[in-house]
This record gives sequence, structure tokens and C-alpha cells, in this order.
Amino acid sequence: MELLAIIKSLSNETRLNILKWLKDPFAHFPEEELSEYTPALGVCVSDIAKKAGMSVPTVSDYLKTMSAANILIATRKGQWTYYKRNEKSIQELAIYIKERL
Amino acid sequence: MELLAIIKSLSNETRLNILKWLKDPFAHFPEEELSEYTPALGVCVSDIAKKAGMSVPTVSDYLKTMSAANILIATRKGQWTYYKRNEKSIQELAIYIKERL
DNA sequence: TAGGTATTTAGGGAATTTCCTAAATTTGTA
DNA sequence: TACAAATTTAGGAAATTCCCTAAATACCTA
Repeated sequence: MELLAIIKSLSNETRLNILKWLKDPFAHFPEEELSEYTPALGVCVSDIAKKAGMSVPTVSDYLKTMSAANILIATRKGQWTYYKRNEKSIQELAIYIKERL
Repeated sequence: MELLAIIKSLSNETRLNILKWLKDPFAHFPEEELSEYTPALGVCVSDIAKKAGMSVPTVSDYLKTMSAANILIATRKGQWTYYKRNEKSIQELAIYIKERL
């Protein structure tokens, strides 16, 4: 648990929003983009970039930062990279703050 | 609960350390500096700056940021400003991350 | 009131972060 | 092989953060 890296990965409005959007993709992404969606994979970079209203490279880098902090999990499948939340790490973060911070 | 403001206030190694030091002042500050210490007040700016090895103005600003985010509580007493943790807010943060993030 | 201590405010150079475009890479398909 | 789609890498301008010194302010005591 690299607390500082995790906190830094969340210290940006767009990145924090991405984490929230991925909690319930059906509530936040257009249905047609989620036709391939499975909870095991998550949502692909370009769909997240569209939702964020930012360029794909920027969002790609954000997602990379967040998975480096172990808050997101990336899965490459063909030409796509899908990202989903790492629920275990998020719960560990909550417990760390509650008990140790 | 302004989550982003809270996270930003913690997204710096020194500020994160300050929060940890204040969790147990006797373990982190020289005893002679804590002769006036009470849990109700906390630790004064210059003692925290000394511990951090940074200038007083820098640390004063850090502490201001953290109390603006409601993570620390400031109490002015005479010429000193004491800072302590806002345990309620820290627990709220943990719960927010656990249940809503 | 004068002088001393603690803190805050102001100003700014250096480092980091933000987020873009262009180019390169990876993978799928004809 | 050639081309297209998705992503990543590289490079950089603009904004923000970091953290300093100098000056101003607040409060205490003689």
C-alpha cells in the first residue's frame, strides 16, 4: 500500500471522476459503448476519454497512473485496453485511513 | 465533505506526515516541546515546522490548507496557533471511501 | 509604549502536473 | 503485405504546486 502514490493518483478531478464512473459503468457510459462490457474487463480507454471530454493520450496516461497505484486493473484484449476498479485496493485504502492514518 | 480538497490536502509527503505525527505527538515531538501539550489543543506551528525540517511559513501554509479541508482543527491561543487532527473528518473520509467512492 | 516571540501574508524561482498534438507501436483484418 | 483502429510514447506550453526569504501582523510583557 503506497498511500502517497494512491492519494496522488486520486488528487485530480478527472481521475477521481473516472474512479466513480467505473463504479457503475451503465449509469455513466452510453449503452452502445458497453455492448461488449463485462465487469471482469471494465471499460476501454477511448470510451473513458470520450466521457471525460479529454484527449485519448491524456486519459491513457491517467489510467496508467491509477493502475500503477494499483487502484485500477488494466486488461489488454486485442487492440483494446480495458480498465476496471481494483475494489480490493479501494477497500484496503478505506481501512488504512480508518485504522492507521 | 469536499473529497477532492481533502485528497489534495493529503497529496504531499510532508502534509501526510504531519497528519501521522499529530496522531501521536509524544512519539514524534521532543518531550520538552510538548510540556504545554493537551489533546484538546494539539501542537503549535513552529514545533511542527521544526519536526518537518521546513520553514515556518511553508508549514503554516500547509496547516492552513489542511484545516481548510477540515482535516485539522486550528486553535489560536495567545501568540500560538495549535493544530490537532479532526478525527471525525478522518473517519468520515474512511467511510466515504469505503461506501461511496 | 517598546521590544520580543509566533504566526501569517506577500512575492517569486524552481519543480511538478496538466493535458495537448504528433509520432510510434500494437493488434486485427483484408 | 497493407491498411485501419486503439493505444502508448514523446515532446512541450501553460498552469499549479512547492517551499523559500522578507515583510507585515498579532499578541505578550516590561
